[in-house]
Amino acid sequence: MMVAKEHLMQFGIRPSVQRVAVMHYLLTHRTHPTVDEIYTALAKEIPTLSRTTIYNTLHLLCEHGAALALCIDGINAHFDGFTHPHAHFMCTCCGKVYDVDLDDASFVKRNTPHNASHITDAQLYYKGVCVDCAAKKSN
Amino acid sequence: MMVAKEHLMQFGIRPSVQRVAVMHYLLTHRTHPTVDEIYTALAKEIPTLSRTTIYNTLHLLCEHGAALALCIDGINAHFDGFTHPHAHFMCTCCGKVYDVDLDDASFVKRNTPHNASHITDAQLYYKGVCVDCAAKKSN
DNA sequence: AAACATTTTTGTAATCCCTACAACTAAGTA
DNA sequence: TACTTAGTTGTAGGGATTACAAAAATGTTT
Repeated sequence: MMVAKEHLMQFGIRPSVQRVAVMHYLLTHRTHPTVDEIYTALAKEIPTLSRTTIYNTLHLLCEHGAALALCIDGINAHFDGFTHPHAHFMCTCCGKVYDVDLDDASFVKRNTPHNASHITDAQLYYKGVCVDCAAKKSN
Repeated sequence: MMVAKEHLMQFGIRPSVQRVAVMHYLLTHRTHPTVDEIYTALAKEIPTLSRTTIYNTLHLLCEHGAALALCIDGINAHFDGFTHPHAHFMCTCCGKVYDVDLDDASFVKRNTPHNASHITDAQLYYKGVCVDCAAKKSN
């Protein structure tokens, strides 16, 4: 929890109990959780917790660069506490979102659109079927 | 319209009046329209048109590879009738979606996730402010 | 052509994610 | 303590999308 608190302060975010809990969850669960998954998990620790707080907090984290919002499917947003350059792969079968390392991190920056005044976000998304789901299907 | 019909048939899609109209709209409007934009435009030609048909048709086009669904924001899907490899840039100010050419089209394929059995889609999205909006703001 | 089967379209109802907003609570300041 | 600001909570509402069943159109067989 200490790490999460310091993490927030480094990004200029005042560490309330709820914010620390959300940040801590993101740092200890690299599963790219949805709002609901975070809410369900944290509601056990903080019984008075509201879904709106999760939404508010995640917006705040994204604004300050402490988290990343992934719009990989049109269903619901996924969030990532790790903001170093990397891509994501979503299995359309089980819904899991995996990290994808890039062999050339400069590629995304290099191809920045010419008609952009400034870029706030760049994301590379893959969709398909993961090996786990493919194995289950062939059984 | 002839082009759109043949285009559909090449992808194994039976060319109904509505499907041809949607495909034709995508091929003649490179604006990455939303369902609502397509519906509003085509309802003038086809007064009995239903929004559901637009949804159904776009799903069908995407399944057969005749169109691309862009989930660049969480608000609503945008569609692209041009399926050659390219990225997209959305201006968070005016909402327009622009095409972005890539200097190395092999990059995306090369970085395909290791734990993927097979990939059905790969998209690179940029978000920011376009030069038009930046110019308006500075006035 | 007629009868039948299949495909496609249509419209309504319902679902679900997310946001708006106002009241409540907690924290910081003088 | 009194006051001000910041943060949280819950409900209500908006808006994109889907489910579903009826209607219409198309294709097929006799």
